[in-house]
Amino acid sequence: MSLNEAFKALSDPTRRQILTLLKEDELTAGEIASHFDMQKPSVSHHLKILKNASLIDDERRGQHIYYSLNTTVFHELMSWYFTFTTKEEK
Amino acid sequence: MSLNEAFKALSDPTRRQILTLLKEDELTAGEIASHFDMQKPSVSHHLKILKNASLIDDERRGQHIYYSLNTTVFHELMSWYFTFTTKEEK
DNA sequence: TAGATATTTAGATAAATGTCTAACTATCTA
DNA sequence: TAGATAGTTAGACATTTATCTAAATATCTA
Repeated sequence: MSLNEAFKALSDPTRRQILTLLKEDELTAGEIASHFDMQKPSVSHHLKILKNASLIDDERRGQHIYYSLNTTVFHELMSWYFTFTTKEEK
Repeated sequence: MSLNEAFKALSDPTRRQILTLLKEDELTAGEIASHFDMQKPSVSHHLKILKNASLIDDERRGQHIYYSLNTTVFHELMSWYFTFTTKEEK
């Protein structure tokens, strides 16, 4: 597993907005789509990219598919950034 | 200034590698280019994108242009990630 | 000031990306 | 089981992106 997919996934504003929505609570694909001025297949495409990057999880319950944050990769990304903000001493 | 440029800049592996190189110390454009199997104009293009995202600074000294990390935006990005890794209580 | 070195800018091109519509799959319910 | 609802997949298309070569700009030095 590489962070490369995560960095690419995070480069799109719509996808970051989806993640922000999921911070509050899990949401169905339709609920997520309703927040955007965009067709459902486009949102579905973004969800797929976020899922491939392991930034979100999905779970079908009946007719709905619920999406939720997977914070594991967020922690890994934090670690990556941390190495840049910490000044090393010689 | 928006983080959007920074997120896009960080989506490319070459650019992240450039940042990693600059973690150690400032480098000239030529020194940076020598680390990649890529023509100089391509590296120059990546440097421009990193600079527009305020992730790096540049400074000419004679014939050379020195590039160095600007950690301000890294801190802002860390803050962004932090809101995802911190579980809020109701 | 001419030539060498360092770097960027300009313009072309192929590949990747985001969006759309149409069609398909899955589930529920009357 | 037929129709409705939720969501994805497929395929087309326009835009963006990463790379290249050639040319331009900036600085140094003999």
